[in-house]
Parts: sequence; C-alpha cells; structure tokens
Amino acid sequence: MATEEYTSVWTRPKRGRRREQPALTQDQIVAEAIKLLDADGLEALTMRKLGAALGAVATAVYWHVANKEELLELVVDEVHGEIEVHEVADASRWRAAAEASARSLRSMIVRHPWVAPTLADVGMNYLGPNLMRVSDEMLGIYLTAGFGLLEADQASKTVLGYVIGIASVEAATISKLHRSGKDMAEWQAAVWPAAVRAAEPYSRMRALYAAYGGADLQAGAEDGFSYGLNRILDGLEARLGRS
Amino acid sequence: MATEEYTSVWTRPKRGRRREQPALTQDQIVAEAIKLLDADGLEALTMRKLGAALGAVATAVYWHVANKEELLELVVDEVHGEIEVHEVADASRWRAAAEASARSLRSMIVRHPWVAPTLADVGMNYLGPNLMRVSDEMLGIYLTAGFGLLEADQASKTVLGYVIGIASVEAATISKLHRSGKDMAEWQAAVWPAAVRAAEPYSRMRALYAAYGGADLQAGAEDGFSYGLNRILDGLEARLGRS
DNA sequence: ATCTGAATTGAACACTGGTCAAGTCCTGCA
DNA sequence: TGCAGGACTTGACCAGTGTTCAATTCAGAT
Repeated sequence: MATEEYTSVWTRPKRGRRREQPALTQDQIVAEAIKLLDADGLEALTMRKLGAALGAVATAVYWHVANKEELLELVVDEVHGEIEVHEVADASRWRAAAEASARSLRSMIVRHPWVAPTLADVGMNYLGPNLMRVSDEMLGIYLTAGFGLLEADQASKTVLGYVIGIASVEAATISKLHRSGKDMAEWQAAVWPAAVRAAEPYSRMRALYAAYGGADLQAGAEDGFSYGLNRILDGLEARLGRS
Repeated sequence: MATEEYTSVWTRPKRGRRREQPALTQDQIVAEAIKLLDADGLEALTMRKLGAALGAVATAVYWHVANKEELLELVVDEVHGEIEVHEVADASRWRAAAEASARSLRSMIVRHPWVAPTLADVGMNYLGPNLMRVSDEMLGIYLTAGFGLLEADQASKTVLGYVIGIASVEAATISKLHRSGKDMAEWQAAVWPAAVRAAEPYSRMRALYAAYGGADLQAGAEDGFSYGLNRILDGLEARLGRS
C-alpha cells in the first residue's frame, strides 16, 4: 500500500496538469504481459499485477482489452511473431526449410514456456495474423516440396503437432525449473532418486533410467528432438519420392 | 443453497447411527473429480464443487488429498489407466502395436480433453504408476521392434510427442465445443466465416480453406492424425531396416 | 469557456484455493 | 460399560482472483 498523500480541495494539483503517463496502449500491455509471463509463469499473470507493472490500475487494462482471455489471445499471437520461416526457393531444399521452421517454433516455445499449456487449451481457435502468417509460410514449404494442397496441410500439421507436443513437455520442465530457482543439475539431482524409485517395478523403465545414469538431460532432450524430427521428415520425404 | 432441514434434540437421528456416508476415500474423490472435469472442463473444477458433488464440504477433501495440485496429479495418472498397450509377441508386428497404442492415447485425450493442458504444464514430472506402466509398455514395443534401449526411448517419445501435440489441439476444440453446447456442424458454421476472413491476406491459407469448403472437419482431423502417424512410423521403420 | 468522449480510477461483487480451531463420530481398549 | 484417541467433518476466515460499474480526469474541438 502506498502511503496516502494528504489532499484536499486546496492542496490538490491544479486541474491543468497534463497526463504525463503517455496513456496505455494495447501493444504496451501485450509487451508487459509477455515480460511478466516469461518472468513468473502463467498463473503469476494477474490483471492487477499487470496494471501495476504498467504504472496503472488493473481496471485500466480493461479499456484496451476485453478480458484476460482476449489478452492471452493477443499475447500468444505476438510471440508467434518471433517464428521465422524461410521461403524455400529450390524444391530440393524443402527439407532444410522444414527443419529450420520446426526448430524456430520449438525455440520460441522454450523461450516462452507458458505458450504450451495456453496453446493446448485454446487449440487452433486463435486466428491472429502471426499465427496465420506462420501457418501460411509453413504450408508453403510443403507445397513447393511437391505435396498437393491437402497433403501439404497434413504434412505441415504433422510436424507442427510433433513440435508442440515435444516442446510442451520440455517447456513444463523449464517452467518448473525456472520457478524453483534451481539450475538444471541441482534439480536433476533432486528429482532423479524419486524417478528411479518410481520406475523400480517396471523392468524396461528401470533399465532405461540405469542407462541414462546421471546424463545431461538437457542435451538428451536436444538429441531426442532432432531424432524425432528427422524420422518424421524421413517419412515425409519417402512419401514424396513415391508419388 | 439447500433448504435446511429442521432438526432438534427430538427429531435428530439417534447418535448410535453409523455414518451412512461410507466416508470419503481418495478413489471416490478422484473418480468424482474426473466426472466433473469431463462434464465442465478444467477451470470448472473447484474444491467446493467437488466437495458438494461428494455430499460433503470442500475442506473435507483436504483430509484425503494435500491440495489441488496433488489431486490433479492423481487424476492425470488415473485416466492414464485407460490406455491400453498390447504386448507385442512377434517382432515383425511392432508397427501394429505402436499404432494401436498411439490411437489409445489419442482417444483417451479426446475423451478427457482437460488432460492436454494439464499435461502440458506439468510435463513428465508426474511419476504415477499408470504413467510409468504406459511408458514401460510403450518402450517395450520399440525394444522388441529391434531398437536399442536409448533409441527405443527416442522413438517412443517421438510418437508420444506427436500424439500429445495433435491431440491437444483437437482436445481444445472439443472442449470449446462441449462447453458452448453446440454440436460440430453448428460450431463449424459459426466459426468458418471468421476463419476464412482471417485467412484472406494469405494466399496459401486462402486456397486451403477454399479447398476444404464446408468439409467435415471431424473426419478431416481423423484422417490427418492417421496420416501423420503413418509417416512417423514409416520413418521409424526405415531406420529399423537400415541398422 | 464549454462540451465531448476517450482514458483512468476506486469501490464493490462473487468467487477461488487454502488454513485453522473446533467439533463430531467411530473404533478399540480397559 | 466407559473412555481415550484417532479419523473425519465442519464453519469461519483469509488473501487474492477476474470483472463490472459509476464516477472522475483530461485533451482537444467548438
């Protein structure tokens, strides 16, 4: 609570004063919301905190944004603006472009771990310009690769689904990590015993955990992502050769 | 508010009566929570509503469960119990088993659309017995297919990631649908024009939407899922043949 | 100098998850 | 039979949530 200044009819600032706060804008709000989300995660985003961070009051935000859900919609679209998809000039180079776009999407999710659950409970019901642009450009990759329109869409969605799924799981870990303040190694040390104990009754999981030992899980995730992505692109490429 | 029954020293049930409410159990609570989640979605699950549904009061639940997060953990593990993974006897039949397990997972998510966002923001940090069992059995499929331990894990996670990603998006639509009370056709009719308008500036998306026209999106999702799954399994199979 | 309408505020509402001390019931032991 | 103590339930309460609404402030056009 700020200490209340004593004001009265006499001490009150003259009405002529101009608003030094340059007035909230939607862009400003979205940017600040992203900052808060990145810093403290999804459930830490509160209309009041957001208002405060903007030097205003919660309700002021509602002038620029209908409600929290709409704000999230804007915010999700905004971060999709970070995704880079290269136009693919040569049909024979579609695979590199597909891989790059997948990696770009993944790194965006890792950078903003809160998008994963948000996307997951909002699906493709958002129609923001950045989402559309990314969809369009990705579709373009598979079209110039030689797929027909409908199959290109399916191919694109296959890769998209894979990346979202994998990145969601990664993002969850990152979030938990970030919020607990520990670094990867500490956290791994803390969680590993419990995981091993839980795996105990299942022979194959037991073997797997034993094989991993104390390996670098972050590097493992990286490798796993590449592995899966390559298998998927293999599958698509094979399909392409056959038609 | 329930209408209060009149009771007094005279009309009150005799003290000897045994508790006809067979006392809350954790299983009962979890089961009821799932029922509520299925019916009204994630954010409709309230400790108070849950208590009420069990003929008790919110705080009573806290005797059996530490907090809401733990409850969600239990609930997520419970629904994973619905996933069926067939043991694969013959190494040559791994692909059918892999496909079946993927479909089983997908249909579980579609049946309980709220698991998608829940999983997405909790990742693989749950260590419940059903999750472990499913992981173990799925790993088994790829092991008997002929993959080495670490690659089998990667293969399994590839398919898992794909299914979770795709199913998340599907689940979101299903949730929105279910909560709006409309059926698929109605909803599609309502949303389609907005989608087409949003796609307008993007030539490939415009073409895609035009090609889809008013097609059955549900069937489309089904086809899309199968397509992607088959490509992934193609990719894995190819890898298997080469080693 | 006044009016207009966009922008901002403070107070309130109905609700959330969670805690707490107090109570009620039931079982098992004497 | 009486009683102790653990299992279970309760109501009152807390801080914090998203959201609404009337009232206010202010910049610029008239």
